[in-house]
Amino acid sequence: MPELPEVETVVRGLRDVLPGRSIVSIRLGKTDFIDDPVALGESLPGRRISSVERIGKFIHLQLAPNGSSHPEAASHLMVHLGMTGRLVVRAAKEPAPPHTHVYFELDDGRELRYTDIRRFGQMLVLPDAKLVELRERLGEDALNVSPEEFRRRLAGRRARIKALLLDQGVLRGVGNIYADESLWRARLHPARLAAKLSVQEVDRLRQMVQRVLGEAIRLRGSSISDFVDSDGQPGGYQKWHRVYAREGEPCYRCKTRIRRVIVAGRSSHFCPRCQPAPRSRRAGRAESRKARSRPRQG
DNA sequence: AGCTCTTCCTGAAAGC
DNA sequence: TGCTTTCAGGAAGAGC
Repeated sequence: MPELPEVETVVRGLRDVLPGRSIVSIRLGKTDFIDDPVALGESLPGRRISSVERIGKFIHLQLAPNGSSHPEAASHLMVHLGMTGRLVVRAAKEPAPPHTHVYFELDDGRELRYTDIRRFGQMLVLPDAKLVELRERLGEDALNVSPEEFRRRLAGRRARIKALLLDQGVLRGVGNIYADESLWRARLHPARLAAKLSVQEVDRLRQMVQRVLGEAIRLRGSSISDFVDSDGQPGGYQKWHRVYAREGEPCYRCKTRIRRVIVAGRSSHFCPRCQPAPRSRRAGRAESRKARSRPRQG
């Protein structure tokens, strides 16, 4: 699933080819993931793409002002890849894969194509003011958040650390894979309450989040099911996953079998030895009861 | 405030 | 073998 490193990889690829190009025309397939398909179809043809940026997990295409622009004019195209979204540039004559729902014809004979099997993605066109609103409801970028800001955002929160890592209003860019990978490296159980983490633990977590994200960007993201970059190439970071999708396999540090539990409604992978469970009465009992009733041969 | 459940969607994999 | 059920998950909304 595309998280910060995957989106960053796509953005870097698009940045090589899109700025300066104009959108000639648009063709739409299914549109239920587009907030306003009519506005998209009407406001984009003829516009020039001036820049490509990442905002959390959103891809942001800035459109150069056209002659009659007023403050309400859509000048930003936002794309969220959801679970299975792909944004790829191809020669227009090349056949498109199934589930391709948006075709942006470019002025150089190529097409920017959006393909999304499950259509959990999002596509929206926004005027300046709405872009500001979107930015405001997202937290600090996970890659750049300072130690002080990270501490401040977790301070006093009674939620589980896993839930907060996934909350885009707290920190933007982290999803399920990189949350689990960061927590394993920081040796923190996903169900720990943020308010009960020590300053050292919070700082360590921030370091590990940024280290994991940085390494994943270097390897051009993780390809678990559908992710490819803007050239259609898979990433390589899945080879370095330490817990994600490794239930029952030995921990890379201590050989204990990796476990998977649901925390914050998400499957969470962790090492029960390196990442000790919090000492809360109910959770603690439920954990040990489960462990006893599920013996595994070793 | 924060948790769980539900919804959206499809294809892979498990179950029968 | 082949059909049916289950599961995965980003994000938002409902209800507790």
